[in-house]
Amino acid sequence: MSSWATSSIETPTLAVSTVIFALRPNGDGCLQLATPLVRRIRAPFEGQWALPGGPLNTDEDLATSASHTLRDTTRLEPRYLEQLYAFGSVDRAGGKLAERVVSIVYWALVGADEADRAIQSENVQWFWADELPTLAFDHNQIIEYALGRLRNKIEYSRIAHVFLSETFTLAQLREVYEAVLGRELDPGNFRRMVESTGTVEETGERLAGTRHRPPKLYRATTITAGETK
Amino acid sequence: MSSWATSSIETPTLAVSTVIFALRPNGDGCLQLATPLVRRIRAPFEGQWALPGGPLNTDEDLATSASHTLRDTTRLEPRYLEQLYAFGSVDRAGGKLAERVVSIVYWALVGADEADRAIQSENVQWFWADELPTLAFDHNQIIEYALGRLRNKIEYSRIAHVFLSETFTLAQLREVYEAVLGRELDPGNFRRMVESTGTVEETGERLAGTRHRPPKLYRATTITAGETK
DNA sequence: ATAGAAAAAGTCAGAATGACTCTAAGTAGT
DNA sequence: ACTACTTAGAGTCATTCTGACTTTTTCTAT
Repeated sequence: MSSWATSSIETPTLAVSTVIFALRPNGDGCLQLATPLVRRIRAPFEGQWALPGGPLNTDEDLATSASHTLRDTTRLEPRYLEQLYAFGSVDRAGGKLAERVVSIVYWALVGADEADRAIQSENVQWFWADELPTLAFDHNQIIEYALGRLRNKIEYSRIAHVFLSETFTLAQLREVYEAVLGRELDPGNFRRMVESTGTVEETGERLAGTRHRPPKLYRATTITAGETK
Repeated sequence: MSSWATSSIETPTLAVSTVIFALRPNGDGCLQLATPLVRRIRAPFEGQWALPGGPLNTDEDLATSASHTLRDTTRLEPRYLEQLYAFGSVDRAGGKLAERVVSIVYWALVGADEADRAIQSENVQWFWADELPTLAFDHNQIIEYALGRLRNKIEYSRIAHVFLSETFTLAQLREVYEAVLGRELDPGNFRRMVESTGTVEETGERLAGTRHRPPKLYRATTITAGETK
């Protein structure tokens, strides 16, 4: 093994970035997966869109760093945050950067209400997750990977309600699943699944103002211990 | 946001470590999960056992770094290697270290044959995964986390055969599952499961020299595309 | 030959799943 | 006030999946 007494400039820079997902209504009034991106204001990839992120602050934990950068750049405070993967290929800057950067990437979910409060500016914009432009670094692959994780995780865990506000109807919850998975679900079977897993409970209220039978309102059951896993 | 023009000594050190699993026969002749650890030869935690690992080499990818460190310290060349998690709490050295270390941890599986070829010395030893001493840093928690991942992943993917040699009987494969999951499985149901998922194929050979009906030998079917996921 | 042991195939009941039907309870239009 | 329309919500049914179990086969050891 080689000596490691060389100057610490040899150590790759550590960055923390986050893939944020929200469901936003598209032209058809359907919910669609969207992700906010920020425009790079310096080389390399200046002017191109990239994941929000930044260098790891020395006195911050990884997840804390992700939250803070998110708040600073997009003003978003996600309701769900989980580590996705550490990306550290030697060539991930595509030869455009002298120093090496290892990115620890998180993924996050925000509710529709929260998503509207995000900064929208020249340099921060929402994009549909399945119609992204060419992004800086390897960020296209990273978002693709995060999408896979989200689609997989929604099937076996109870994170779907994070996209909604505190109370919601089963039809709204089903809409979340349909938007994420990209296919329609049978309303009856969906109801049976949700009720059998005990992820929601009735509030006793119903949603008024619809032009049909008023649906019951539910809330997510409080999670005991580390069940989100 | 604070200025980032400070010297790069502010950047945390990046280390890559690996949790290695193998199945080794214990006193009863049963297979049991074991993991090799190395003794630390410098502060902090000098003399205590720790995961094999080391600083990230600037010109190596993360997984490559994991393999190389493994080969150098334990002489093992795992047949399966996957990123586990990036651990980077500010206090993970327990106040015993001035500089901050972020560890990108991999987990690996080695076959029983390969495991025997590992270095066994004063400073490198196999431990039963469920009877570990107190390790350096947060390595006890890391191994616990890796164990959970292994147990989870063996249920939905086809990694079990990696613990065995190229050809094996269904009884041997079942033994792997039983050792990892820590419970007995019904032989008939196990056979049905394995055959229905098409993860193995007959070699045409049978294992001779048993004191009963000779079982068929199987090999793992070759995996097409990224199916291990 | 016979006993013992595990391999390999088969059985069966209950749970989970997907496709589907039927009834309830609202609104909107006339 | 009645009717048409729409979705909520309950229920049905056939198929598949799962776990527990039984039976038959085929080898070695004595």
